Amino acid sequence: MSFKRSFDLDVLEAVSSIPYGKLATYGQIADLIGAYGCARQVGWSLRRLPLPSRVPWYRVVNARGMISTSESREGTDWIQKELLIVEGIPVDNKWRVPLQKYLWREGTFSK
DNA sequence: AGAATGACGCTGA
DNA sequence: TTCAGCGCCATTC
Repeated sequence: MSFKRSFDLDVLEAVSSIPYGKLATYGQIADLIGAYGCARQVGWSLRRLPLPSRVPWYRVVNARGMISTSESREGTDWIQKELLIVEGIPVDNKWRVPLQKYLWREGTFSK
């Protein structure tokens, strides 16, 4: 099974670490699991993620602070938008979110 | 093994 | 600030 891949597990673990009401980018997650430059692979792991999931995958957006819409998602992008709004994060009509305002700071101390 | 794909990122125009 | 192009790297055919 694909889930046996440690990479997927690391991604899910990192994503699960995102606090409520915060956002993270694919590149940030990749870097967090020690796979800098593998932002696309993070997207793959989330893409194959089954919907009834306890993982807050919807808190992950691209570096542009925009929800990555795609044909392959069959509307999951819309679900992501709804979930973000529920957490208090406004989503623009162009699928953009105030990333710099809600960006998750791993260190938290604004370093 | 080689080529194509993709829920990305960064630089330049 | 928005748009287009090139680079990364694991997965899939």
